[in-house]
Amino acid sequence: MTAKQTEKQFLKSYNIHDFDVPLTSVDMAIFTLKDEQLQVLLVKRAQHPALGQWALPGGFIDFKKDKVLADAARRKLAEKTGVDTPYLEQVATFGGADRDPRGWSVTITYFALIVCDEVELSGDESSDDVKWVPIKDITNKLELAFDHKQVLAACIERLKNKVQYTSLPVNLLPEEFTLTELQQTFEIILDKKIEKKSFRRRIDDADILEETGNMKTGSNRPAKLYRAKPKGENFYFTRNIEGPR
Amino acid sequence: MTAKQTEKQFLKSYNIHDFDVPLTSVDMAIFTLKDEQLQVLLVKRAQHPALGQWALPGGFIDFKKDKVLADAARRKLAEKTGVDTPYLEQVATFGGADRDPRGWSVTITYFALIVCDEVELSGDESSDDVKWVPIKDITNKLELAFDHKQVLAACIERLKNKVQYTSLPVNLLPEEFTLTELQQTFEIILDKKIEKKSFRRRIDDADILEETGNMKTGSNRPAKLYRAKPKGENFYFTRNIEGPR
DNA sequence: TGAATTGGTGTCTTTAGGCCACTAAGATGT
DNA sequence: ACATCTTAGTGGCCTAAAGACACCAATTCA
Repeated sequence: MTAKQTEKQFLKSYNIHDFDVPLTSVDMAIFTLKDEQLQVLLVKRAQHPALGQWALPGGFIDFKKDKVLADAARRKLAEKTGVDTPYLEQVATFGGADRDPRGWSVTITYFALIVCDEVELSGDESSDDVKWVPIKDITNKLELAFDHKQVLAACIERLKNKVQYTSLPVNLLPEEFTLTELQQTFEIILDKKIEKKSFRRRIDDADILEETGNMKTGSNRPAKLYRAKPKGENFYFTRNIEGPR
Repeated sequence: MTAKQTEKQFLKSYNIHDFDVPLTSVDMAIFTLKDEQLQVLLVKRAQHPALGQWALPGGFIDFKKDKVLADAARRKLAEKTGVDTPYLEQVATFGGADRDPRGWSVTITYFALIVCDEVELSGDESSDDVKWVPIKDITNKLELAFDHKQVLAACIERLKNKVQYTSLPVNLLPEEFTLTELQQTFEIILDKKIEKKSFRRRIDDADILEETGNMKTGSNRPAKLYRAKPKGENFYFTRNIEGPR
């Protein structure tokens, strides 16, 4: 019995392959703003199972390269997009006996927000194609591998919810941006109009941006350019954004 | 190469033990209200590793009994407490190379809210002791196995956050309760006083409770007893509870 | 029977967001 | 050159929901 062993003896004789273990992977919804739409990156599976089907990018934990879970997510993100400092957030973990034909499986799901023009898409051995899909096109028609539609739905829901009471959309914009651009980003994600004055007052009171001193010109009156204040962290409002009554 | 196989052939030759797989478990913070305090259930580990140390209850997925992840959490909860209809919510998944001496490991963490007097504590083979600990006593002095202190901290943080904008505390009370009892539950979790009228207005506007018709007597003026309205789901306020200014 | 205690309400203030009209400054067309 | 259009940005009033606090109501207990 275990009670008589020391921990050292126990560990010496321990072999994980003596046990039932679920297949464990990390998948992610990588969001970006492109053509004035919120889009998500999908990859075409280059391997069994679900070969040839579109899926969320993801893969297995690399015991050598990944020290913690988020490392695996960041590694996958960098492999697919070349981006290495995204906003990254764990959304949920899905697991079950039937979601993957290989057996009991678990997927830890993250979402990332990245700036579109920092991306260099790269197919690699594990996927022979990669594409951006507007989330408006994630409908019943579109099929995804495994339970990825449900997984993606959870990511989209989390993003939309959080945009109601945080400053998350800042992470979808380049270093410098105008308040109108920021407002449009909120509007695109929430899929509703926001009143200009209310929006600007809200952002102003939060004190999360600073003027860069530069102006964006070209469209009639020039607009002040802002950047996120260095402290950086995501701001939490105490009240949800409401939109028109 | 995989590309030439059918999926059927691939699955036939697939053996998960040919791969690096992390140790995957489900752990949970089981919260209850006891002696006017928020308390969490800890178990003393009866097996290696970390034998004899206090830890969050948890265990491995049982491929036979568990169809999906939450089943494993519910099963563990029932084993320890006998409670089978808790409020259950997934909090986060922690994974890393160093958190368990057996190797790369992953734990999917849930928290549960249960009513204290529905509990029948039961030690079983995997733990020779079980106890309730007030979360105020979860300090630097207290040691927990693995990274469970961090895990528990995440659960407590999630609970506290969510209580600011939901009706979660209803799940810590028995079927019938007074508004004062509900308010006290909020106050205990948030660790601050709430103004009575504001609180009652908020609950009333949310329209989530109904009078049972019974009264609670014994302490001076009798108080109306309420129950959660049948639709049940957790209510989301659009604004955080604020407490004294 | 009256003070103490706990349940429950009326109503004023404060806060943050909605609404909408207005000014500011550059682009465009004749 | 100058009127008009468009987008940037602000002033100011209104409203919803929460805080503050005084007050009334119903019971226990001395």
